[in-house]
Amino acid sequence: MSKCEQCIVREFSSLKALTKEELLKLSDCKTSHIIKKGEVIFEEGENVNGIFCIKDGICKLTKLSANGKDHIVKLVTKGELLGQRSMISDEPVNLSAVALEDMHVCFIPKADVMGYFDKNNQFSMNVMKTICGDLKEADDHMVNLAQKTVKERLAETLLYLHDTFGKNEDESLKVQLSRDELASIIGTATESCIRLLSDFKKSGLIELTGKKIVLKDSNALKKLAD
Amino acid sequence: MSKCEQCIVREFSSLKALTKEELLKLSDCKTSHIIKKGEVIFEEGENVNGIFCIKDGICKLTKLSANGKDHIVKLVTKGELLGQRSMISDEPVNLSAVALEDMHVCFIPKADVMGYFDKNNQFSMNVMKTICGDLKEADDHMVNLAQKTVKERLAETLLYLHDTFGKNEDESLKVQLSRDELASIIGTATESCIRLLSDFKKSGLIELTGKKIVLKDSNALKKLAD
DNA sequence: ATTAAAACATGACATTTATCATATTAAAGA
DNA sequence: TCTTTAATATGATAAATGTCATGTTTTAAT
Repeated sequence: MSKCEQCIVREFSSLKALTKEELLKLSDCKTSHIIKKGEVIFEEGENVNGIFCIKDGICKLTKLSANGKDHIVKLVTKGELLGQRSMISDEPVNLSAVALEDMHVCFIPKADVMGYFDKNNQFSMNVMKTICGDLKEADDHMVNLAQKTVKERLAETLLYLHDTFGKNEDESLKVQLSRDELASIIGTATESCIRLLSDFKKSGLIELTGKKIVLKDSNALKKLAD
Repeated sequence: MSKCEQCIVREFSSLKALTKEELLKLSDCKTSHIIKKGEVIFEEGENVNGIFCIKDGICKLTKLSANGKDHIVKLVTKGELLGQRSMISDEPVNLSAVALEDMHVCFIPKADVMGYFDKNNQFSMNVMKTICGDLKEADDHMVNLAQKTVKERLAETLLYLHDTFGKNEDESLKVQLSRDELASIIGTATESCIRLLSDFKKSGLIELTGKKIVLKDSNALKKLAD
């Protein structure tokens, strides 16, 4: 079992507040898991009873809408925690988590997390601040969905993916999403998404090579995104 | 100065966790305010440095979008607290709060709230659960905005207003919103909102008398809302 | 390597929604 | 009360977006 006190990603999550002793204890109660691309970490409605710490990889958090289509609420990557909201609310998770690439995650049982939560004030404060950040982000997202056009949302999302997850050596976006997934982030039909990507390509804003997307003119995209 | 320990709405907020002594101390540090309909409680970007406890009335939380239109993110009513997220994040508020009717609110300075927050575990847990609830609600809202039609969202919103804020003796919805405000909850143009309301009226789903809205066929509305 | 399935792409068209113009009504001030 | 302004309403039209059909390309499985 790998040791939490030596784990680099710990530094990027709320867990950074834990003491040496707490980290040692954490190493014993956590379980380590390899998740393959496309596999489900947990599903909407499930009782997770703990949180996941992402050591490596990216996953999407989705919610099934009334019309049967999945909507991608958020992308989460290494260093972040999953399932905090549901743990605190003491409710089933309201979102599903699915790996977008191979992942390495650690599961920490609820009882243990709640122990640190009660005893380590800085830790609970960190968790709370993260959730508050998520809420603010959700508010922003909501307003965008309500007020911006699909084109604006696509431009904004491409920039977001670039700025948040970076690019490969060939300049293409690191997160590789299917057109369908991209559409379900911006909240539109897959065909509309594909069409707009083609338009962006024709206008020289982006370059498309299979699933790979390269941003050629970020400034123009920024203007489009408003 | 009225006494917090005798305030009924306290029972409905996170403050219910406070002890008798804490409530006595609270009475001394809080300030009481009457806010007239249409007045601003705080504005996006402001440093509020405390939280508001709503003793009476309803207000809207809005966010200005890039195109200059306000979007109503949430309605908040008596018994609820305002400004928790910003207090915990230690950031300016990301939403504006405007009274939809005459209100009575109490302001509690940040330093005092944080005092209870640190010492009273149940209180901080309550606040956290509220924020988690808001986040879950925001996720739901997001998916609705992304996937449902304007008609579905209008039907859903009318039902929400009915179920959450109730009705007057004449059966009309208690919260009286302008067409413009209703439109900025569901995320559409004012004209579209007005048109759909007229349609609903013609179909016998609702009754319109000036600003007053009466739900005549909730079941049909539920079907429409999906 | 071949085949089947899934993802991507694009045209044609229908539907939804926004915008602009213009009445009408209601509310607020002088 | 009168007058002015804001809110509501509706038509006409344009623009945005969704849906269906169909073909192509890519991916995955045998």
